[in-house]
Amino acid sequence: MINITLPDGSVKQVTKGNTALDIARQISEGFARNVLAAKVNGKVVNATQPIEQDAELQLLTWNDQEGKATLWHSSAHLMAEAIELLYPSVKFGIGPNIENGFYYDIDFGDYDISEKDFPKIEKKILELAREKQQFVRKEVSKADALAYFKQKGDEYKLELIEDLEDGEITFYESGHFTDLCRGPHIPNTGFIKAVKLMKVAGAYWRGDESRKQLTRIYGITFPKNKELTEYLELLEEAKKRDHRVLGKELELFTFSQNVGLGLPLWLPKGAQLRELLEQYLKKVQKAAGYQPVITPHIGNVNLYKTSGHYQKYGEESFKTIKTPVEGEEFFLKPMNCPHHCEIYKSSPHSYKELPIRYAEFGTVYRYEQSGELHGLTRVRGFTQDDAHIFCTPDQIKTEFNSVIDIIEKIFTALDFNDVIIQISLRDADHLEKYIGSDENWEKAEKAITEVAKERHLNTITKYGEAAFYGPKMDFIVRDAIGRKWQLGTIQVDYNLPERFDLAYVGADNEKHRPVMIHRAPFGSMERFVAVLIEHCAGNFPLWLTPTQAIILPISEKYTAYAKKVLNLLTNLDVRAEIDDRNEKTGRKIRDAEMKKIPYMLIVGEKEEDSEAVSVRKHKEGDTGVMSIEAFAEKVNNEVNDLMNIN
RNA sequence: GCCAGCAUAGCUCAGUUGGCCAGAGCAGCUGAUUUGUAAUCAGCCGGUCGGGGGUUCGAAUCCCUCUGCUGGCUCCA
Repeated sequence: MINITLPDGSVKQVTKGNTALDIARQISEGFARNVLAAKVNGKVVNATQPIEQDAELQLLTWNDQEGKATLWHSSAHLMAEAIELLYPSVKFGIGPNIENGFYYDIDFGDYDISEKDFPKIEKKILELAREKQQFVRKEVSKADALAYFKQKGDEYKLELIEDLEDGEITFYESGHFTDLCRGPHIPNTGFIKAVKLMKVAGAYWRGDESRKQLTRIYGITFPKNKELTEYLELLEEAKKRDHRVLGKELELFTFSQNVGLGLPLWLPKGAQLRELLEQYLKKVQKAAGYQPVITPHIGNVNLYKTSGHYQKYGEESFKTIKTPVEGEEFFLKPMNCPHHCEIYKSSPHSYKELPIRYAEFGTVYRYEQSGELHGLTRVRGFTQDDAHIFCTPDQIKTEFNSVIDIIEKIFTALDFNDVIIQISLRDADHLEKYIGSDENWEKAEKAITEVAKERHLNTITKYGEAAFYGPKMDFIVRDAIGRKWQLGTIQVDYNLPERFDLAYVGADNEKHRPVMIHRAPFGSMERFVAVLIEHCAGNFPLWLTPTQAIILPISEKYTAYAKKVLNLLTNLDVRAEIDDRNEKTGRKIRDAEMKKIPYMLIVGEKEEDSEAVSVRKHKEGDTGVMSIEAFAEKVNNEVNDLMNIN
């Protein structure tokens, strides 16, 4: 007998060699039917694997993320089996589970697979699922593994096996399909009850642009049909939040082929919203000791040769601008930092002045690959809420902390609570990608990790994600359909001060090198507004919404009074407009509701007589009559409450 | 840049196996109505069916090509 400790702390005595599934059956038959995998001593394994000694055991079902992951991983195998039966000449790359479902990278040879093939494949998958095929684990030697895929003619698997150690290679066999796989898997394919193939996409083999492109098929499966329906409904809902859809509906921004790809045009309402965000940040920054600076959109190409940006990105950027002077070239600025370095250099600095914080809403231009452009989140011309802090090495931590304060303040004010904080460090295997001395890199990386630790930030660390000049801390937020976008960023940089030969005179009367911190709490105004739109589904907080109130006169008889109300509200700092169309009140209300305007002010005979407005709140309805001044005060109080979050 | 799909009026979409002057709703304009908490009625305007080339007696529909958009891949200072 062995002792099995369950998550609730209870200990169960079972016969040695029992599987997790056996133990589940002892708890209840019904429960056992939902067990997809098991976690033994913290490691996810097959539920069918015998347990040979005392262990902690967690039975994983669809309610556990790891249970879902196991089902989806097995689903990738099942899809591969279905595809191999339908298209026998295919070769397989890799087929992992992902956040929502799974994919398999497949070489279809000459066959052009498209979404038209999906129904056929889905049908086959369900057919095979109903066979309740067992997933059988097999340990194989490297030689046997290579021999198997050699006779099968699958060069991708061969390449994967080459990188593996003999003795650690396992195959999984289910039905007619055998795959190189570490596992674990669900007990049998019968758990898969609903399947939806989502999309086909090209994907380079091993993520390498220079290698062959395979066809990636994304899919998702569920243990119940109802769950699939719910998932698809969720996706439909998310689509309505898409900032490209709302941006059009709410008249915030547009694009024009005549202007160019990835070059957004801000409409009056969008510009209004963006200006309010900028004003808010300017206020916060002023209080934090930032000084505004302004620099031009272009700079001499030599400036970017000094900074290193030209060598790194010049070839894949907008080409330089030539002038009538032979040999003179200008570069559209891709970054504001070189300009700010020159501002720093315009006068000598004492340690007493530091830190110096230059802030600028600087518009930059980057030639992003055409396939990468996406609404406002990935564009070719955008405005960074940029600032560069020049400080002594001793001041890094304090400054870094005060930047995090600003970012947290903004994210709180806008109710962004699902934020991933990522620390991006160098990739130790490719140090040639980075500029600057090892010593400086280590200092900078240490500063960031220490601050994160001291503040108890919930961070993830990614190696190889650093900028080429320094490590960074990024604040990442999800959009409506779960895609992740980097918003705020803080980067420590020892390199530009070196390249620009920046200096300050220390207390010892010697010259010292300052450290630079690049930081942008919003990241880019374009991307931030995009994510904001999706975050609040177009229902902007009162302090940001372009139109706070719309005045709806009952009939044309009351237009004069409506105008009077508008004047008063405007003078009292309320952003209002009038709907004086010759329409019925119900209609005007409906339109205002759809435009997501927070307050509707209905005015007719009653209101005109008493110098009042009837207040209807968006999504809530009639809230009663109040005087114009009282309404303005209410709005202003609400705005101040929202903006003064500490 | 690569793979796949899509492109019909300002917007959302119909348009059968190629076949009468290409349709609807919304928006816009004009008129009637003078409206009280989510759509008043009527009329009008609006499209070289993304651009170019081809097949055909005949193309929105089939083929080629370019451009743009969408979803991925790669990239993201």
